[in-house]
Amino acid sequence: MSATLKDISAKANTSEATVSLVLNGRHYNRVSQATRQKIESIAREMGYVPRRAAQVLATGKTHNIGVILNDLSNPFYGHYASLIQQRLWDNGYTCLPMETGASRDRQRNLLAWLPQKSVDGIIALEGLWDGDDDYLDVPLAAPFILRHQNQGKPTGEYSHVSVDYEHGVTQLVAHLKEQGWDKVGLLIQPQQLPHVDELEHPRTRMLHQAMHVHGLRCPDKWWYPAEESKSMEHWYQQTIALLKDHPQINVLIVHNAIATPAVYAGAEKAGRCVGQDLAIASFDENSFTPWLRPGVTVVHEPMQDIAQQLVDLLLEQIKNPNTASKVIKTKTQLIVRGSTQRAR
Amino acid sequence: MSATLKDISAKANTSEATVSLVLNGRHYNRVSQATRQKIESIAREMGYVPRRAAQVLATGKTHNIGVILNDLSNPFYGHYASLIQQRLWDNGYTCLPMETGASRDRQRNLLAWLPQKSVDGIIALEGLWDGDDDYLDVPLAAPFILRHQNQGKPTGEYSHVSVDYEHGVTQLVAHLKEQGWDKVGLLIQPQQLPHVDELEHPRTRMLHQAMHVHGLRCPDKWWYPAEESKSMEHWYQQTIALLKDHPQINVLIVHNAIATPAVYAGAEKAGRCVGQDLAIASFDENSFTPWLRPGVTVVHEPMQDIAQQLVDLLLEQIKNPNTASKVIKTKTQLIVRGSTQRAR
DNA sequence: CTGAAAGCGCTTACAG
DNA sequence: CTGAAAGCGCTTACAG
Repeated sequence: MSATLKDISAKANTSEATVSLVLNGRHYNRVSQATRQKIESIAREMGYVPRRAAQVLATGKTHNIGVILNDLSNPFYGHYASLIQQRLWDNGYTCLPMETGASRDRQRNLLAWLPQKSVDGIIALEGLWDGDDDYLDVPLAAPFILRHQNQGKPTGEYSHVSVDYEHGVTQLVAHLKEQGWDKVGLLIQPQQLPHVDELEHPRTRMLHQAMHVHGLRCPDKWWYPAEESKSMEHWYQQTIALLKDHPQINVLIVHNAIATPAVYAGAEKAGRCVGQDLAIASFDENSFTPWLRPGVTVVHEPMQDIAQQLVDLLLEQIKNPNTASKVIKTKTQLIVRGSTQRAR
Repeated sequence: MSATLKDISAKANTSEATVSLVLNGRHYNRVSQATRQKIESIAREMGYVPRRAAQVLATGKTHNIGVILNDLSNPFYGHYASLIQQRLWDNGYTCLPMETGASRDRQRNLLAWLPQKSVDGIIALEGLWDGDDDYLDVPLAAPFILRHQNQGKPTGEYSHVSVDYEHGVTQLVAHLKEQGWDKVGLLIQPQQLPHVDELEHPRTRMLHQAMHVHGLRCPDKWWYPAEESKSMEHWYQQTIALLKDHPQINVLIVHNAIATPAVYAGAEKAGRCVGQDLAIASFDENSFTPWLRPGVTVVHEPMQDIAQQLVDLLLEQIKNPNTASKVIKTKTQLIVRGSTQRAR
């Protein structure tokens, strides 16, 4: 429909090659001012728009990046998607978000599909699998960066940005103890791993370790699982059950702050009063955590930094495929709010 | 790097054309069983993956759809993105979400950029402009569908899915009146329109009309603006200000349920008790509206239906470019929760 | 400083 | 039932 290089070159009495050079700004001292200006003005007046597909075919670069995440309707991933797409856009790349719905199979499929979707690189926000190492099974058709939550594992063969829960979690546990909350119930999001203990999420592991160090009580029986974030009802029910079954508990740590409104409601239903006889803490800051009453104490990761590093690392790797894989660690931070402070 | 049609055809002793036909399933009675199976097995063992770019260049179809929305980190849009991408994926299309950040200029830019990004069609979730008609200024390089919130305007030249607020809003106003809430304060999200009254959002207009019919009091002075959803602090402050300035108010209607946690906090700060001496209602269901205490009464649109219709309408138009533009209306619905019910 | 030409990897009439 | 060939719209050595 619209103009092509050939059309322009015809009108400008030059070759397609020259037009291409000018329009891509690769005309150092190669093209004369006169032809250059002529070409530019003709291109403008013809409303020339390059066909991406032709460029992609000729150059082998798509300028597309696949971003694998659980679920765009979850604001945690939505926020990441937003941050990443922003930074990609600023670097001339387009972001293709791919939802896995937290399903392992679907994630595997996506990874296999992505080459067809033609991307120059892949960012995965979540490794669902044990040590994330299953990624290595999949033929990695493109540079790959992972947001990695697994402390203990070695670096592996690909770069990743590692979320270090230790700092924030240690702060949290110290803070709880200092406020006199000492009997911890856990609301856990089960991992979908057949052969791994379902409680073995890095968050859980770090918590467990820190609680041990600080002498907080948290027997295994006080760890209740709850389904993926979609089903708030389940979090509500599990909160009630946990508090009814183990009335000694005076702190609830919730795997994911998305669920806290339901947990607050459950605590109330169970006859508890947050800030008085029950503390609640969680992970991941979001738009409402400051506004629930009382506000939710959370351990949160520096999402903006992480998004930036994921993108930068990936683009660096695309530009220079031979660089060794890198690992960047980022620290989590505790944000204290009313939910863990003893009401005066 | 990986195999091409030529490689396969060489190994199978056939032509590229035949391979292409087989691999695309377009081999009715054109290709013999034998060659077909040979080709398929060779393709499999060579791990053949078609280059999208080459297909796009040859066919002119990208199977990409641009989705224009304000902000992925807002769960309202995130949820839409999720629904739309799901349905697109099921139809073999990829979804390219493009954030405008609610900026008119950026939206305009995006529309201009999209052809370069090579999309087969465009879905816009929000028309920021007066009557959405400015869309017509922009050269529409591809089939286009709009989620349209503007009741009064005529259909325009392109298809859209129209959100009909009338039903839900009428239900809301009747419900409020029945519960004895009669003095309405509005927290409004200003539109970024230079020459249009900033309060003229379709939601506001429908509300105003319905309140008039049912005789609820809501003078213009009780309409306070609040910034875009990002700044919850501002909603908090405006809630306090509105309630302090006009203590007669006994209902607050909030433009967007994302803001309700801050509004609840503001109401508490202003010495009000939701469900006792103040009702709160809002628009758009989300994950926490059922769980705030009391739960938030909302007017909500059938997001799943709308997403589906947006996609289906667009794909239909892509398949058949000559069909006349269509308008589909969808009804909003009231969900009553504690926030508007008189505590017994 | 500029042009002719090959090539990127497919698809699609067309001819047999 | 199958193949040869043109074409999609660019980019990039290469030769002048």
